Amino acid sequence: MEKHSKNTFRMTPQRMAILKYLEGNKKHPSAEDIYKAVSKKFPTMSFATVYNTLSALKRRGSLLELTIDPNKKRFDPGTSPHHHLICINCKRILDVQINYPLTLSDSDFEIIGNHIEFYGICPKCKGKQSERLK
Amino acid sequence: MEKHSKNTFRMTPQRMAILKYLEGNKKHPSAEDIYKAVSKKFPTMSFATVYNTLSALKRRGSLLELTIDPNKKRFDPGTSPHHHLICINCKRILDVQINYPLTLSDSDFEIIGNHIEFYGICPKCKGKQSERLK
DNA sequence: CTGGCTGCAAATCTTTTGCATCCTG
DNA sequence: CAGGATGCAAAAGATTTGCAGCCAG
Repeated sequence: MEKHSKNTFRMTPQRMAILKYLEGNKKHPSAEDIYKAVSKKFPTMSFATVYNTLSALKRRGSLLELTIDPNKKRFDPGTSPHHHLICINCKRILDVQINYPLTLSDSDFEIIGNHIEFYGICPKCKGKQSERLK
Repeated sequence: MEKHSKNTFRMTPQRMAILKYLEGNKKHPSAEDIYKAVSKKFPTMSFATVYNTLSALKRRGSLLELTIDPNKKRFDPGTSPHHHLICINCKRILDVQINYPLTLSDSDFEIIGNHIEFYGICPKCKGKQSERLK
């Protein structure tokens, strides 16, 4: 099940490009977003490399895998703990840097963390409410 | 993009079996869980029927699609709004019926709702901490 | 040099879709 | 009896994996 035993992170040109794309990126991109963006500089870039790099970054804790989008995973290079605000129409995801003191006492669980998802409609989608199917 | 125009829900033996399986179910089953369980009574049951029924239930608002599990969608027949507590090891999901008054004022978004995910390690997994890879 | 990384393709897994047939309302 | 539902198979997406060759440390 686990494949990588070492925690070494070998730097390559491809990885540098991926890191550069992710640095300060607030768009919560999907693997495909990353692939497309980095492919411009590396036309031979493969998905395997993207996924490989992403899982290495996850393992190092420098990347968060978001399960907010039902259709695909999104990635968040944000380091500090924060929450998210999601537009249910266009799937845009914004960071919420507010700290909420949430407790959950009556539980045998060993609580490690929490994550709040706020759902709503973003300003841009509020206008064109017409196409609100799905 | 939208396929079903009517909101009619036609009852069939298969759907009755699915509804019976979901009623009061606190396991947050995946489509495959449902398929397997209901297949016992309907050996010819197909995934198409499961997904069809699930999306019809979603459309009616009597079912929630959880995006908590990175690997697949989970479904929650719970009606009242609640939050979730997830074991990061075995993926077990428990309901959290506590009400947290969360506000998010400074936003142009039209907030519709929120959902809190608590992460932790469940009692059963706390013992066998050995296999804590991934 | 060595073991991790890359690229490509094939494989997996989940979910969706097309279609002929069936059956609920 | 019309239109939604079923079952089967194929398709579509996203992610993973196998493998030979490459290259960073």
